[in-house]
Amino acid sequence: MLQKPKSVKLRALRSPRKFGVAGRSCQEVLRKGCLRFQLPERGSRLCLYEDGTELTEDYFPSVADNAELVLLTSGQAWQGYVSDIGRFLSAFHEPQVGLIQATQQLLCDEQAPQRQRLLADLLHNVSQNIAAETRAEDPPWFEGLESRFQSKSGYLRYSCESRIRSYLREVSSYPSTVGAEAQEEFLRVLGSMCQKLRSVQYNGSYFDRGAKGGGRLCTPEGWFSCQGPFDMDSCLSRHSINPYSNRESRILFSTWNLDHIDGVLLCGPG
DNA sequence: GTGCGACTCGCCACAAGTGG
DNA sequence: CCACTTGTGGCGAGTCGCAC
Repeated sequence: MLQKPKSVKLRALRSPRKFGVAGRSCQEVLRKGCLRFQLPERGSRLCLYEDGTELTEDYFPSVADNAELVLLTSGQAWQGYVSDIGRFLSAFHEPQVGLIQATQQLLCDEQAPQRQRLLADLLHNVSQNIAAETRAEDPPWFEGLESRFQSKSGYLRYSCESRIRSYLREVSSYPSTVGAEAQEEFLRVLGSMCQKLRSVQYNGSYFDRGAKGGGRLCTPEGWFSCQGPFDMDSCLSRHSINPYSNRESRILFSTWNLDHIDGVLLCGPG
């Protein structure tokens, strides 16, 4: 038992409010906390906000003064910052107007460049119109594109076809650079490749989120994930992009490369 | 090591050509 | 006429070689 009471900041899992509580033992803080948050003492416990470490009477004396604690009732769990990040991310399942407004407000008041950048990136990510498909639903997305493109899927399908046709055109200019003995074989392979690509509409479905599962490289919502360099199994940086979300992402997507016969996507040029 | 220009690459928009 | 295909020029980013 401590001589001097220890002060801690206490919050309950589902409460946005924090209270200062002082106690000479873990049990005392728990009792006061349960009283404050109107929670049952039986089955409840305390843990560190920081990393979720559960408090015991032995550990209690080494807890820093003014440490932030979380009061958990039976069945509840807390994993530290990770839990807060998880709750934060869950807000992105359905970006709400409130979230965008709150971010804009924070950005207005923010002076630190690093936090400005984080908020601007956040705003960029929540201000997207992924579900919209037609020009009427999302006019900014189509800014700068020819009027004949009326749907996002249609444009991206065209974009993919166009890329693959340009690869083919480039290869078609190579016969003069190979030796005479290999030219006949080169032209035969090229002809076969040309025919095959034409029969599958130059694999335009790769970029079309409306295409059947096996035919596209994205999710039904339009998310593409970098599949890493040719000599690796995956992208270590876990890059992803949704060119359907907004105009900036559509333009940025053009710097992603299409590689390999299987249509592997690589982030960034080169 | 740095700065600079030339070059390459991959994409885009646009215009012209082609076929139904 | 319209949709699709092909060719071209321009742009931005990256790379290379060279001089200092």
